[in-house]
Amino acid sequence: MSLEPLPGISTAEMVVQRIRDAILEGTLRPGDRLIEADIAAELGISRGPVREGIRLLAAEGLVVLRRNRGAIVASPTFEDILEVYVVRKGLGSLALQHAISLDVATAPEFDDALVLLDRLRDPEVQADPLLMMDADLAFQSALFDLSGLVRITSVLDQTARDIPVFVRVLGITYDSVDHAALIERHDHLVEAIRTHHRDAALRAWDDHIRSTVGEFSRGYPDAQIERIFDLPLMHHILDHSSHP
Amino acid sequence: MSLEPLPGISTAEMVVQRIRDAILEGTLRPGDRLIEADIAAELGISRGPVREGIRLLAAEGLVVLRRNRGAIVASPTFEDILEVYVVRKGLGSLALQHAISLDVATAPEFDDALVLLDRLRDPEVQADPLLMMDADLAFQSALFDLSGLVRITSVLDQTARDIPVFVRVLGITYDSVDHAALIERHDHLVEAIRTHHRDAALRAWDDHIRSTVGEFSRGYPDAQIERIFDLPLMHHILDHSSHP
DNA sequence: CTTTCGTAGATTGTTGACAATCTTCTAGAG
DNA sequence: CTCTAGAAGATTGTCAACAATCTACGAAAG
Repeated sequence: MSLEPLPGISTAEMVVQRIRDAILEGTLRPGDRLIEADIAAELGISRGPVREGIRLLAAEGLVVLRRNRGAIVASPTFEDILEVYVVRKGLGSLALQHAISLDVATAPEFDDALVLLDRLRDPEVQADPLLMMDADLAFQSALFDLSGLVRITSVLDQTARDIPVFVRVLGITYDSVDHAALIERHDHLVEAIRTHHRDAALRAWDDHIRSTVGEFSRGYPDAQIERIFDLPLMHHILDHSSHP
Repeated sequence: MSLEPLPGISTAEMVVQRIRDAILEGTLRPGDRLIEADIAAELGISRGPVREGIRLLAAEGLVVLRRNRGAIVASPTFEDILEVYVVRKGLGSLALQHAISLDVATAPEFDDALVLLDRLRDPEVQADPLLMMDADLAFQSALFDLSGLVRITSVLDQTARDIPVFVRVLGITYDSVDHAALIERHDHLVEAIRTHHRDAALRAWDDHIRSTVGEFSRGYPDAQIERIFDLPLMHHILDHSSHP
């Protein structure tokens, strides 16, 4: 008999959650100062755990520390979120390749990923863009975990935590997301992993990144995107049927 | 007139350095417990900064934290160091690509990298394997910085800090390193960046990773390396003249 | 009017003490 | 003899107070 490892959130992690939520909610905005004493008083705890939580947020890149001058909420730019996707594209490819080279379709963790994928089909989830994004990222994270590459998955998970905040701060909207196409791409990816088709999996992953970046990049200059991303025709490959 | 940003090491960072040095020196060995009060007493400071330093080391992966049970020095495996090189191969490729797509050969930072490369030619540096490794990693870091991709370079820098410790802990020796060949590969890389030859740069980087991993992998089973790294014939491509 | 200097207030960095949790050792039951 | 229960010690988690540093404001000099 084996049970779950009993999560139990540390006080510092509670601070992280509260501050992250405050940023997501709009209560805290880029450039706002995070004053340890004030936050401690608000949460009814002492400065120690608050300080620790702020350091954790700094490691995540969500806040910026300045020696002896406190922390401020980071001001991510559009280039920052593009860089996050560059990282996910690169490290995600590596993780998927390694997952495929292992015999991973028979592992119980593979089924966990499938369950998470099914969440994307839930109409209730599809109705809320934030829920949809969380479910999507959770599914991807489960796939990456299959690789067993802990350093790579930890970097990927960090980017996954950043994305909702960046989206909120930059005012990105996902109005026109095609849920059916998203799920179809993920089905392709799952099938490619199951059948050990490495090239097909990498193509499916590439498709996903391209269409995601293409989705929220509407209105931003193509030239800037291509310089960071060097994927030609970012916007115009949303129908993933053609591969030049 | 502009001066350096005045480094000034924080107390927590001093703790990080001291513990890292202790691991490098062999005073601290994998599995050893890090007791906050003891370390604080030894350094003549209080537990606060020590605690903060230990958390920083945990974020780096050098120590493992267990809730309410303190921290122990991590026990990296051979697969861990291979994973580090997988990350460096992947993210390094991305950084170099982006550096080339910018017009980076004219930037003053490019000359800084060249100065660091010259350090590898110093006989005094070549005499000490540890100095050689540090100089090599510093040069690579300077190249990555040219990309301007801060998230990617920060992950790469983290792996660079891990490598000397892993090498020490795993008892890896670099006895038979061919310094001339190493420098020649780096010269190729620099020249490819200068002349905007993207494919040549990526090939030079791939060469470097292959021969480095091949170097310290002697004696380890090829099968395991290939599973993680899926680079065929890892050991046998040390003469980088042939490209299949 | 602009700039420099100095002081008061605010905020972080550090410390030692207390509370909560874990580990170890011993005594006793089975 | 083995296993369990409990107490003592060790260690981490948290707290409030103090010291060091920075920021902002205003006065004085140019």
